[in-house]
Amino acid sequence: MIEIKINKHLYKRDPEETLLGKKFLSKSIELIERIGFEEFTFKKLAVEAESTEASMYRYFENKHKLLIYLVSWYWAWQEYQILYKIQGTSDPILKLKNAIAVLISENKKNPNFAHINEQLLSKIVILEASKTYFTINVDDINKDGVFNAYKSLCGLIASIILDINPSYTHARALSTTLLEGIHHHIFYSQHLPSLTDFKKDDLNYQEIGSFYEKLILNQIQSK
Amino acid sequence: MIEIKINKHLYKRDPEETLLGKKFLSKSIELIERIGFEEFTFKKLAVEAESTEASMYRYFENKHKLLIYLVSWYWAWQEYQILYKIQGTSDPILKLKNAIAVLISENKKNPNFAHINEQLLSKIVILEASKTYFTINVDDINKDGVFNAYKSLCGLIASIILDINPSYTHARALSTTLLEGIHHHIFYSQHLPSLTDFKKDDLNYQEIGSFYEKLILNQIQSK
Amino acid sequence: MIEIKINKHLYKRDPEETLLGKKFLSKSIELIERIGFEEFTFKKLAVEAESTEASMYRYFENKHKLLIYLVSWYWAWQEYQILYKIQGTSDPILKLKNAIAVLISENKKNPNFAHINEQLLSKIVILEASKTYFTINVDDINKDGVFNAYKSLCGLIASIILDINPSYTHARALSTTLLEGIHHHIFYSQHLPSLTDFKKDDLNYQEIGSFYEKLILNQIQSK
Amino acid sequence: MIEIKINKHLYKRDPEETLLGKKFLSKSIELIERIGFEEFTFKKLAVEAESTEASMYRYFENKHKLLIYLVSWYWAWQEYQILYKIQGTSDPILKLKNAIAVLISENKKNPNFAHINEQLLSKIVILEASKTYFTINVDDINKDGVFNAYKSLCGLIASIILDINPSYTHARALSTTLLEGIHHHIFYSQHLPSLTDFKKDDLNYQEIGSFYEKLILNQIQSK
DNA sequence: CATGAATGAGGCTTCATTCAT
DNA sequence: GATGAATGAAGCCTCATTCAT
Repeated sequence: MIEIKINKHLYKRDPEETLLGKKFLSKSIELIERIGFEEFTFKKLAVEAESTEASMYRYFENKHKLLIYLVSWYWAWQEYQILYKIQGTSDPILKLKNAIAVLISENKKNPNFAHINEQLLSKIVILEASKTYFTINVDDINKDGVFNAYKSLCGLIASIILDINPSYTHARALSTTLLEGIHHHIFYSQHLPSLTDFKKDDLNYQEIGSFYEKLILNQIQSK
Repeated sequence: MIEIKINKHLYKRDPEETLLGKKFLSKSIELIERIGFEEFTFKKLAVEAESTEASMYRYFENKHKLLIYLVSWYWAWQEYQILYKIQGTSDPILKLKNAIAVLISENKKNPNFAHINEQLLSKIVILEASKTYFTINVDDINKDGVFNAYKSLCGLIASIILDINPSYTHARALSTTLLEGIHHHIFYSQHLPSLTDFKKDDLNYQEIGSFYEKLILNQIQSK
Repeated sequence: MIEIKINKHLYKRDPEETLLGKKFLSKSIELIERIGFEEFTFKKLAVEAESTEASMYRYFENKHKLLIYLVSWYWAWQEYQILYKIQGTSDPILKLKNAIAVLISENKKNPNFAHINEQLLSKIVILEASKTYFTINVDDINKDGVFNAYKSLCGLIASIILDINPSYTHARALSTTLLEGIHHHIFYSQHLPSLTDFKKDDLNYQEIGSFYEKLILNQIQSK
Repeated sequence: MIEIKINKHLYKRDPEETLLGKKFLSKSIELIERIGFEEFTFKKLAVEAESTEASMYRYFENKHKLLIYLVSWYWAWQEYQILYKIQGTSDPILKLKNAIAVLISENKKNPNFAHINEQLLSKIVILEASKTYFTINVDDINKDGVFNAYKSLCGLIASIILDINPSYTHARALSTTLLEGIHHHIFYSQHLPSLTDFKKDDLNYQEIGSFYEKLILNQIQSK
C-alpha cells in the first residue's frame, strides 16, 4: 500500500483525510478536465460535489493551490511509477527507456486511489501544469517548496542521465526538456499539428518516446 | 521601413492605425509586464491610457485576443530579424547559429516601433505566451489562423534544419523544442534554478544558445 | 441658491451630479435610518434604489466613505444654518445662543435639497457619526481631510466662544463637548435615561440647549 | 481579594470560571486592541487562543456581547478604584478630584487579574465603548441591564456631585459629560487634534483632568 | 466540556460588456 | 469614432453558527 504525500503548504486541511476531501479531489479533476481551469470555480465544484464553497475553503486556500496540489500529485505518482519500474534494473540506458515508457504511458486507474482518475488528471497536467509556475508570483509561491514534486521528478531523470554519462553537464536542462516535451507534443499532435511532426494516431505515443530517447542519448553520448 | 502585419481576426479595428490604438498597445505591454496577464483588465488599461474601457473594446474583443496579438507581433518580429540576419548566408549551419543568436538576443527597442517596447514584450512572451494555446478552446480559436505567426516562425526554423539535413524527419518538433526551450530555460534560470543547469548570470544566454545548437546539430546529423 | 460641497476624496463620482446619484443618497438615508449602519449594505441599497450594487460602486468606494459623506453633508449644512442665523448679529453671546438654537432644532426639509431628508439624516448622525472616526484606521482616513466639515463647524463654534472671551484657552474642547453633548443627550433621553437628566418630552430639546448655554458661559466667563 | 462581577446576561458560561475562558478574555483584549472590533471575529480569536470557534460560543453568544462584557468589566473596575480611593474622604470636592484622578490615570496591570491587561482594555474602551449602545437595537439589549456597570459608575459620580451641591439638577448629565469627555479628548489629542486643545504630550492627561474639574465645579457651584 | 467538521448565507468587489450620446 | 454611464452576473471569500463526536 503506497501513499502519495503532498507538500503541506498546498492545503489547509489534508483532503485525503476525509471523505468530503476526497470527493472534492475527484470532482475537481472531472470538472477542471471538462471546463478548463480558467472557468473552474469553487462554486461550481461545490455544486458537483453536493457541498458548499465554504467547505472547500476549509481544504484549499484558493483554486491555484488546488491546481498545484493536483499537478504535484501527478508528478509524485509518475516518480513512483518510474522508481517501481526501474527497480532492480542495472543498465542505465534501460532505466532511461523505462522512465520514458512511464511518461508516455496512458495512465490507468489504480485501485489504491479510488478518488483520483489518472487519465483525466494527465489531461489536466498537459493543459494546465505550466500555469502553476508561469505566473508573476512564482518567486513568492516557490518559497514553501510547493514545486518540489516536479523538481524531484526532474532530479530523478537527471540522475539516470548521469548514470549513463557522469560527466554530462546539463542533465537537469535535458530532463525538463524531456518532461515538458512529451506533454507538449502530445498536445500539439492533437490540436496544433503544424507545431510538431507527430500524428494524432501515434499509438500510445511510441514515436514521441523514441524521438526523445534518441534525442537524449545522442546528446549525452556525443563527444 | 518595415511593417509587422497581424492576422485580422485578432482585432476589431487595427490598433496600429490610430494614436489611441497605439497608446493602448504600448500601455498594455507595460501593464501586463507589471501585473501579469491574470490581473490585467481593460479597466486598468483604460486608466493607464487615460481613456475608457469602451474605447478599448472598439479595438479588441477581449483581453485574450489582445494577448495573442501581442505575442504574434513578437514572433513576427523575431522571424523578420532572423530573415534579415541570414539573408545572403549560404551555409545552413551558420544560418541555424544566426537564428539561435536572434532568439537569445536581448531585444532592443527599434525606432520603427515607437509604441512597442520589445524588452518588456519579450518578458511577456516568456511568461504568458503558452497561455494563448493551452486552453480548452484551442481548437475553436485556432480556426481563424490566429497562431500563424508562431507556426510560421516554427516553419522557418524547420526549413533551416531541413537545409542542413533534408532527410531529417522531425524538423518541426525540433523547432518548437528550440523555441520553447530557450524561453523556458531563461525563466527557470531566474526563478526555478533546480529545473535547469543555466545560471542567472549566463551572459546574454550564450550558454543556453550553445546547448541548443549542439542539441539540434547532434540530432539532425546523427545516423 | 446654496450648495453643500463635500470633500472630493469621499466619492469616486459626485453623486449630486446625476439623478441616479441623488437617488442613491436619498435612499441611503432612508435605509440607514431604518436598519442601522451595520446592517446596511450596497446590495440592499441597490434594491431600494432599483439599481445595482455595481452602479453604487461607481459613486462610492465603500459604505464607510458614504457614511462620512452623509455626516459631512449634515455638518456643513448645520454650519451654513448657523452662519445664516448669526449673520448681522454683533452680540457674541447672542451668537452662541443662536448657534445652539440651530444645533437643537429639529431639522426641517429644505426645498433646495429635494433628495436629502434632514430629519432622518439628523437621526443617522446621532446614532452613527462617531463610528466614522472611532476606528482603528482613523489616522489613515484622516489624511485626505475627510473630517474637515466637522472640524470646520467645531472651529466656527470655537470662534464664537473666543468672541466672548478672547483669552479663553479651551475653545475647541468646549465646542466638541457641546456638539457631541447635544446629540448624546438627545439619544440618552430617548434610550438610556439613567445616563442623563433630560426627559423624552423635553420639547424641542430646549432644556438641553439651556444646560449647554449655561455650561459654556459659566466656563468661559469664570475667572 | 476583590472580584469584578459582570451581568449574567452577557455570557452563556462564566469565562472567569475556567482556564480556557480566561484565555479567551485575555486574547480578546489583545486582538481587539490590535485589529479593531470591526475586524475582530471569533474565528481569529480561536486561532490566537489555540482553540476553536465552537468553544468560544460556549462562553459568549456573539462578539457584541463580548464587547459589552469587556467594557462593563472596565467600568466596574474604574468604579472599584474610585471607591477605594475616596473611602474615608469626607470633603466632597476632594472626592471629585480623586475620582477624576482615577479616570485619567494610565491603568496599570493588577496582579489580581492576570488575564486582563487594563492598559489595552482602556484603549479598547476609548475606541469601541460607544459602539455598544449606539446601535439600532439599543432598547432591546438594554432590557437585561447589560449597561448597568456604566450606569452605576455614572451614578457614583453623580452622587459625589450631589454631595457638593445637593440641589444641582443635572448631576447625571454632567457625569456622562465627564466620563465620555475624558476618553474622547484623549482620543482627539492623539488622532484629531483640531477637535481639542489638549496636546499629545499632556503628561498623564493632567490638563484634561483639570479642565473637567473646573468645568464641573464652575457648573455646580454657580448660582 | 471541548472540539473538529460542516455549511447557509451573504458581504464586498470586479468583470466584461452594452447603450446612449 | 470616442466616451460616460450603467449594469447583470459572478468571483472570491468570510461570517456566524450548528452538529456530531
